[in-house]
Amino acid sequence: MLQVANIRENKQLVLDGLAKRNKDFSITVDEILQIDETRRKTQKQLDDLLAEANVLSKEIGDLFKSGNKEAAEPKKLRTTEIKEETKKIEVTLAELEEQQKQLLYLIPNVPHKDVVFGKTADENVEVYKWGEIPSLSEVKKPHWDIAAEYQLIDFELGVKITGAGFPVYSGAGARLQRALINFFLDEAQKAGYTEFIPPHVVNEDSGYGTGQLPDKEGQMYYIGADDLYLIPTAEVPLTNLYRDVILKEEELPIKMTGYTPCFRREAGSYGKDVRGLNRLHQFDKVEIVQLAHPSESYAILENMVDHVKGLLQKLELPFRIIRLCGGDMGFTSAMTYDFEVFSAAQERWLEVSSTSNFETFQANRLKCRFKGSDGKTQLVHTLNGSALALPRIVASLLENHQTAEGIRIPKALIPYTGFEFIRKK
RNA sequence: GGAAGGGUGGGUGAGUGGCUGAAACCAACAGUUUGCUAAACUGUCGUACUGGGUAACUGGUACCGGGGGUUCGAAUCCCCCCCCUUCCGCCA
Repeated sequence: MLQVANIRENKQLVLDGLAKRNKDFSITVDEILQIDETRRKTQKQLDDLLAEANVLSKEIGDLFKSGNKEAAEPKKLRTTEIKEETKKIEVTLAELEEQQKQLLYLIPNVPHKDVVFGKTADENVEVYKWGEIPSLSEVKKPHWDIAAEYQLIDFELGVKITGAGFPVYSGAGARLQRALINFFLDEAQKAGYTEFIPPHVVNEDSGYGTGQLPDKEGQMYYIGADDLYLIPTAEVPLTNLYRDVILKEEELPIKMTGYTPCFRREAGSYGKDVRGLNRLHQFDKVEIVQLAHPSESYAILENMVDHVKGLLQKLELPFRIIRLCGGDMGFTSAMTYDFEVFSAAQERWLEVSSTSNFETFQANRLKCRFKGSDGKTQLVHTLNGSALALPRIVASLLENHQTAEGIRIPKALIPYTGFEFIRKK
């Protein structure tokens, strides 16, 4: 959520930035500013009345003490009057605040100045490319066929016990999952991230804190009986660890990592786009999260991008990094890099990581601040990235590394799997 | 799930209707002094909204788990909810 004060003071900058999202927010912004003005006037009016009542109350107290009860009576009357008035004003003020908040929820983050204008994914900017696209032999199988053939993942069984989008991993397939998770966590730890095992279920406040609520309510699984949500990503519990916290400047940056399963209801999309591991309701992911000083958040974003880059290189997967254009960027992000791995059998790029700087957009809702050396508190910048999401990594590993001998395990992963090839049973 | 007790500033912890935005102590920060990795002393030391001021700063309001109520006036009384602790029950 944007800060009203920021919109008020830098209206044109905000509007120009938002324009990159290929949407006009000027009407909403104007409405917010209009409400803001009324809100502040109302606030002042209320405060003045309360101040008067406070003075009177004190006087009444003094008069009572000196036994002069009659003299207190008119003052009592006035405070009663004031009270009736303030009650009305308080209601108005609460309404204004609510209206303003609802409108603010509609405004996405302002893209960073380097983010280009764009309508769709076609206008994203490729900033890096690595690896050879393997020229597979005549037998070029998509991962769902490989998964079945090698008995790694059983989609049908998942349907039986839960439903579509909940695969069952078994044998070497399960082992591969666990190997990847451990590999990613170890790499994150080496890079200085502290590992957390957070709850996989969060409350409403946490959902609002990172911005999944209210915008993406339908995306999360909701447990009505306890009013809790299944996490769609570890970003939610990890970032919320610092909700309502004021850090010391020297504590920054905070670097966190965690593995969690992720749950997404995701409606829509059909056909081969969602086949196999391409789109699931439950999947595993290792997330990296940082809370950063505003002056260094973009350097940190680059750093996180490098980290993810390293992971993909160690997994020997051809990939590209693209910087999203305004129109393709998520609601809460100020700048996002997507990582896409080329899946040789499906012959398409699969998104495996999204690494973003949210600047103060999340921090404002989270109320995560730090006290600077000048003694002032200001909002931190929050960043996060998938490092990495498993399913599409597994898909591309299976597809890109398929050989006549079996599925070749990249060198870096062998210590974790304990085998060099996945062979047919 | 049952019973009892409790939730106050970074921490410990006073405070049962006005003198309390909140004692005291600890921690932290700044300074002074003395000097061997420290002590003593002095000062500062919550957050949000809002008015005035370029700013330094300064005025006001709100907040003592959350929400409502009583009262001229509430951290303090009443009601609802949440959470924590202990005991019992259940259980991996």
